[in-house]
Amino acid sequence: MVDDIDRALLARLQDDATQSYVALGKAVGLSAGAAHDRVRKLRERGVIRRTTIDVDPVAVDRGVSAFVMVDGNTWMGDTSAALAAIPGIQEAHVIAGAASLLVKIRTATTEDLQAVLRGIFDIDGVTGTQTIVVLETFFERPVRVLDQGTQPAPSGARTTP
Amino acid sequence: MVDDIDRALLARLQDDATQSYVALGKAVGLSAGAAHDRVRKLRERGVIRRTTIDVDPVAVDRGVSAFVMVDGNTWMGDTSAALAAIPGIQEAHVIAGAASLLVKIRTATTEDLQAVLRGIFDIDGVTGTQTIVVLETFFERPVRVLDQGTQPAPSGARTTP
DNA sequence: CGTGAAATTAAGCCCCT
DNA sequence: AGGGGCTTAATTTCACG
Repeated sequence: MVDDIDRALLARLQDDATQSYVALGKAVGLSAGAAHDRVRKLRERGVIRRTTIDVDPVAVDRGVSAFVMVDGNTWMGDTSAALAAIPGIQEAHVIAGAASLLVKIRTATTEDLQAVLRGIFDIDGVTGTQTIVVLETFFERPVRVLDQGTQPAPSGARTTP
Repeated sequence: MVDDIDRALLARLQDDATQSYVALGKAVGLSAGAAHDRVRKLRERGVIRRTTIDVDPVAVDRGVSAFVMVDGNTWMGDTSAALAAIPGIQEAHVIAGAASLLVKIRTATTEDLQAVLRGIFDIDGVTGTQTIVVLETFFERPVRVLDQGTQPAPSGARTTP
């Protein structure tokens, strides 16, 4: 379930989802139809959740990033929905350790960041927060689908030229 | 630079980048050609960095997530490249606060997580790490391009039908 | 708006089980 | 024998000048 060819297709599509199925098939040693079939099945199975665009955060006024550790009883009400209702929040995770939640935020300004923090504080069960402001982002990249224990083909799959 | 129509286009494409320019144009009150033009310019300007797919991490053996606070002199050598060379690392940020770096990790198992942590420790200047394991992810979503101080059009922008 | 390319569907073949 | 996956071919839609 998700073999090496699927992984190769996923990696190619992560890099550029606009390329044709002809190019995609050629890259993994398949016909366009077969490549199309595999991609369709990957979508149906939910392996590919959606095809989307990567937007530059700065260009759309989201240049300020921060992480917030949230303390409190977050088992109670629907904390997930409460967090999701705040637009500036990009990610929310339940964590093991000192705090109980870790939240990733993106806003235009530090003032907007303040507003988001107030919003978090107003959620039922939240007793405290600790904010980590991002000064510079080295990189943010998609989930790696190759190099998983198995050796990746070094220079492209060569099957039937 | 990036007006309301552009934002609407970006939002639509974030949700589904496979839709046709006909549908895209109709959604924002533009002809297919005009929509195509705008999207092309957004790509050229780097606002749209790339078109990609969202892959289910569990399906490709990346079910374990963790955040790591890294201590040390990370101004020295090329810390960014050293971190990028470790496949399990998805994000790396320079932060303000107790630690100097915050790193997001995705691996198949906790053993692989251990290996990544060892890799981080081996980087020049790193003196310590503190790991936060994710128990459950509420959500991870793309950067919001709407609702930015300005009121979003409630039912689609209507310009020139 | 037209042209040409690409997505998508259908039919048939081969291989593996 | 059966089924899944690939190829080839035909149709329709869409990208793009």
